[in-house]
Amino acid sequence: MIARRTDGELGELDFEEHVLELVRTIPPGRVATYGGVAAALGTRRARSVGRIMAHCGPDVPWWRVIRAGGFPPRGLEERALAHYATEGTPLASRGDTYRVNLTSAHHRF
DNA sequence: CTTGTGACCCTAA
DNA sequence: ATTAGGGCCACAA
Repeated sequence: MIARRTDGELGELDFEEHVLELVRTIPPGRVATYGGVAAALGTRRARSVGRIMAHCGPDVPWWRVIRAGGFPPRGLEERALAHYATEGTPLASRGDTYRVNLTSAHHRF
């Protein structure tokens, strides 16, 4: 059971727990968006999800959480790409950049 | 206390 | 395609 505040909102620690739990349910080869994870938890806290991904442990598949347009997190394009390659995540390459094909790879919670 | 900063999102020009 | 402006909010300075 996860504790809640008296005001009904999730405490920061619980929010983080939920985010990590949710992200771990995303199957290989599929992705979710920061906003999508936030929305699945009933909030618009996309930034908070990003912040949590930035500090999460090695047991969390952070590369399966991407930006709304299908782009991987800024600055981690190469590292994410390695994972997409091994997982067979559908990509659309455009010269020096690429994006995940959300139409086919987007995971709905 | 106030500001600036993010692995962000949305809509409207 | 790009910019602008608002939302969102923990955290560091």
